[in-house]
Amino acid sequence: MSKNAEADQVPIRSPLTRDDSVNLDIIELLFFAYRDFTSDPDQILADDGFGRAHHRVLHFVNRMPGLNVAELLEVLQITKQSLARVLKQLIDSGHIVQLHGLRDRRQRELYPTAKGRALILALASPQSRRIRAALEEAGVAERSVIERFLKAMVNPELRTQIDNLPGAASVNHRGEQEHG
Amino acid sequence: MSKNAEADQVPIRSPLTRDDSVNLDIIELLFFAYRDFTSDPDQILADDGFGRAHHRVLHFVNRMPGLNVAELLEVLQITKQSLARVLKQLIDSGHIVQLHGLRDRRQRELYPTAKGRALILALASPQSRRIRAALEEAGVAERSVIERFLKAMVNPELRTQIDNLPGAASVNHRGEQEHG
DNA sequence: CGGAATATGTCAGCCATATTGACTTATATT
DNA sequence: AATATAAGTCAATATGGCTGACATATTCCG
Repeated sequence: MSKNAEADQVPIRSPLTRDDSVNLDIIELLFFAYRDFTSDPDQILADDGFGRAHHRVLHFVNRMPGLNVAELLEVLQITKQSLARVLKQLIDSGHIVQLHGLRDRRQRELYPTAKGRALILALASPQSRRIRAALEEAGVAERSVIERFLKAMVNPELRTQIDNLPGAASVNHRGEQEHG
Repeated sequence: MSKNAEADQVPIRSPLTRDDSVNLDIIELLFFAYRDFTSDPDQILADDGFGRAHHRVLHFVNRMPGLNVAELLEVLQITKQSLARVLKQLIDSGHIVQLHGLRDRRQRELYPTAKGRALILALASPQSRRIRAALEEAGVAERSVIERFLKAMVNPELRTQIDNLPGAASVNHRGEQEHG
C-alpha cells in the first residue's frame, strides 16, 4: 500500500523553467547562496566542536548582550530543550556567561565573554568578505536594495525582531509602518 | 577539565553593531529571510510525510528531468547514503520514476511524474509569491539585481551548477544586464 | 573473454539538531 | 499562601546528515 499503484507513472521529460508561472531562479539561487554562505564558518566552528546552532546563539548573544533565555528562544524560534545543550556547551567553553537578572532574579541574562566576542568576529569575517565581494561583483551600487529585499522576505510579524536589534538597518518598506 | 578556568569571564555589555568592521545586517537578514522562506513549503510537505530533503530532490529532478543519481548528488552536495532514503520514498510515493540510461544501463535517470510535477509547483507557489511580494515591497525595479547578488554569493567553482540548469537566469556579473 | 572500473543500492552505526511532554527549582506576583 | 513564571532537565522521537563496508549490474579495456 505504500506504493503508488496508479497507471500514470509516466516520466515527464520537460524541464520546469522560470516561465512556468513560478519564480524558480531566485528560489534556486537562495538555496545555493545560503548553502555556500553558511559553509564559511563551519570549519572554524568545528575546531571547537561546535555547529551552526552554536553560531546562531553566539551571534544573537553578541548582537543583544544581556538578553534572557526567553528572548533568545523567541528570536531563534526554537524550543528551550533545543537550546539547552548548545547553550550549556557555550557556557562551559567560556564563550558565554550568565548573570541573574537585576529586576527578576529568575531570568538569566546572557553575555558574550572576550572569547565569545572574538569567536563571533572570526565567524563573521569570511561571511562579511563574501557579501562584500558579491555586492561588488554583482555591481550593486546600493547595499540597501539587498537589505530591503531580504527584510521584505521575512514574515511581517517577525520583522520587529530585526528592528529590535541594536544598530540594525532601519530599512523602510513601502507603505508599511511598524506598530509600537 | 572542560570548563574554562580563565579569569576573564567578564561579560561584554556592548552590542556588536555593523560598525564593528563586519557586515552584520546582511548576515542576519539572510538568516531571517531564509528561515521564513523555507518555512512556506513545510506544511505542504508534512502532508505527505516529507521534509526539506525531499523538497530539494524533487526540485532538481523537476528542473533537470533525466539527470542521474551521480549528477543529483553533485548538485545537492550530499552523499548517496543521505540521498537513498529520501529518493526511495519519493519513488515509492509515485512522485519520481527511474529509467535505465540508454547509453549506460547502470545509470538511473530520474524523472518527475505528473504527481511530482504537481507537488513541486504547489511547493514553489508560496515561495514564488513571497519573492514577488518582497521585490515589490522593497521597490526592486530590476529583479536581476537580486539574481546577480545571490549568484555572486555562490562559490565560483559551483556556479557552473547553476549555469547548467535549463533556462536558468543567464545573469551576467559586473552589472551588464540583459533580460530574457 | 575476463578482470577492473564504474554506477547504484544497501546495511550498520554514529552525530547534530530539532521536536513534544513531563517534571523540578527558584523566584515573583497576587 | 497559592499561583504563575523563568529556567533547567530528563526521556523519547524524528530528520537529515555522515563514514565505512559490501553487493550487484554493467561497461570498459587489455
